Amino acid sequence: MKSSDQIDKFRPAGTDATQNPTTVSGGHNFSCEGCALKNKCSIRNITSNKTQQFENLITGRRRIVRNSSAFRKNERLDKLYVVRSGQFKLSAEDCAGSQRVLGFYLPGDVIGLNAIAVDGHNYQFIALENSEVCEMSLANITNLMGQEPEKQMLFLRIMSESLNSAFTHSFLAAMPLEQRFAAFLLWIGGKHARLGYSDQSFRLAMSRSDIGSYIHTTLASVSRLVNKFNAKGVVAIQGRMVELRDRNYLVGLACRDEEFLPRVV
Amino acid sequence: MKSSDQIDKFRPAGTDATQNPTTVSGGHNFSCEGCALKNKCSIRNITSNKTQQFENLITGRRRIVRNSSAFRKNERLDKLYVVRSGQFKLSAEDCAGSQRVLGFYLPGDVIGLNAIAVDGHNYQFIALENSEVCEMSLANITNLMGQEPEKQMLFLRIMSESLNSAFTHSFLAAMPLEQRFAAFLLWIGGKHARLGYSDQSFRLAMSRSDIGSYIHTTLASVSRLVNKFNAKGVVAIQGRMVELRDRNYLVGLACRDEEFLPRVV
DNA sequence: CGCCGCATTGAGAGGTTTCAACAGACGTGG
DNA sequence: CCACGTCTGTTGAAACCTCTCAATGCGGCG
Repeated sequence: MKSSDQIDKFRPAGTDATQNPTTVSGGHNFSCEGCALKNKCSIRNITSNKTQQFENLITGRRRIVRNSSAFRKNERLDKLYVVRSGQFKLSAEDCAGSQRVLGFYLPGDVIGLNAIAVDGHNYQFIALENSEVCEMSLANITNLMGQEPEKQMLFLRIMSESLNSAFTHSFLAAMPLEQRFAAFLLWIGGKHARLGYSDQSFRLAMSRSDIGSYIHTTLASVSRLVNKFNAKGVVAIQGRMVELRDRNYLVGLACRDEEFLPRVV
Repeated sequence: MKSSDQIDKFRPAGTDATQNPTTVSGGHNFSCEGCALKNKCSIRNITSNKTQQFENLITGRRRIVRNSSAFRKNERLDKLYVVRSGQFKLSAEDCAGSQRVLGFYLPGDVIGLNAIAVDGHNYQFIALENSEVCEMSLANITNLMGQEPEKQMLFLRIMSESLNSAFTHSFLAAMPLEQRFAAFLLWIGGKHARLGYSDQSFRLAMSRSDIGSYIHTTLASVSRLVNKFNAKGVVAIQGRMVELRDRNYLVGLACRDEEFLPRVV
């Protein structure tokens, strides 16, 4: 039903999707040691330890096909996911029935933290392309935290970082449209850089509509922004392919002195 | 230097500000048992326990005078505060040097969670009136979590709730201005209700300018919104005194079916 | 009394949204 | 293989909303 020829662009380099096809929970070979994301994953410091004891923090892997949701609506969470390949958007339904995008999640990002507390939420993590996640049981995490106190702070930091990300998104909301778009481009570029890819040239996994929703504007306005930035020569965007040509200009626009604007995690 | 005739409106009923003036850390009489907020405080489930052992989770109290900040800028946090009386705004400086309000915190709310993760943030929690906070050391919290595993989830839930609050704020950003203001009024009303006060009639601790910043608009626009809502008769707002006359209308405006809009914590 | 911070109000300018038509890519099915 | 529908993205023009700038009012405090 859904197209699935989408390339797993973010599959950790060195692994082969077709070679190790599914492994949907069951086996215990979910070692983080062999993972190409090892040094880029947000839970790297939690799973890496001398005693192999908690290597099984990752209890399985799941494939999430494009356009489907990682969790069910209103699901009280007993597990978290770490994005292994692909990308996700966090979206929530408003009263009019349309979806609002609250965030994008790339490989190494934890998804599901917000669902720990919620009774009757309507958030959804939707795969923007065919994706894969590593599954962590929340019970395992709390066990680990109990037994290795130094891991507690690591996990709290991850949650706190999520909080800061959300604040940053709120913060962007008050800026003029151009600045929001520039900030978005820089943010996603930064994400790519941290994953070891070029931050100058990359492919967007999300639609114009998703971008518009995320930066609080409309599909049409995003299209016009792309035009404007292309015309200025500061970017070269064709369809979903992005090239950032004048990073300094964008930084100036977004006011991201790295000092003033809350850090975009 | 600062005016201080502001009434401690939110001082827990039954306690007397003048009678027990400062107690700025030192003593150990910070029992939550006697606190009038006991059943309304977000950390109630964490401090309440059979063994008195962790009664000293609260290590002190601090007075924060109006317009001053609870934490220093860029301060890496080794402690958290719970608002005991008064109100705070969370604000961050943008590139132009002006402050953007990201949230308001009332008695029972935890402040400082975002600072756990941050190196070089520029968030500030500023007291909107003379306020008092209970101080918790982060080390004590992690100790507690290590020794009483069931407390772990409680704390994670508090953090997760903060995350959801931030998402909700982002979510509001995409709504039309009137809806954002209606949502703000309902939210602050709900806060009052949960503290045992009327959600129909209350006094705002924040300025028009702060409200404007929070709902991503200007002081002038807030003033016009107040006018419009007053004219419709759905509210009666004079200065900082608020009376919500037609809650259903506001709910309809904000689309808060309590089902669709992410819960406003 | 006068200053200062906060709030109200007005009118014009400007930016965004809306609505709509159109174009291109893609997959399906004939 | 081509036609078609759908999804996505582009573009235009008009309407609307919100901001900006500025003048004015109000109240507390020195």
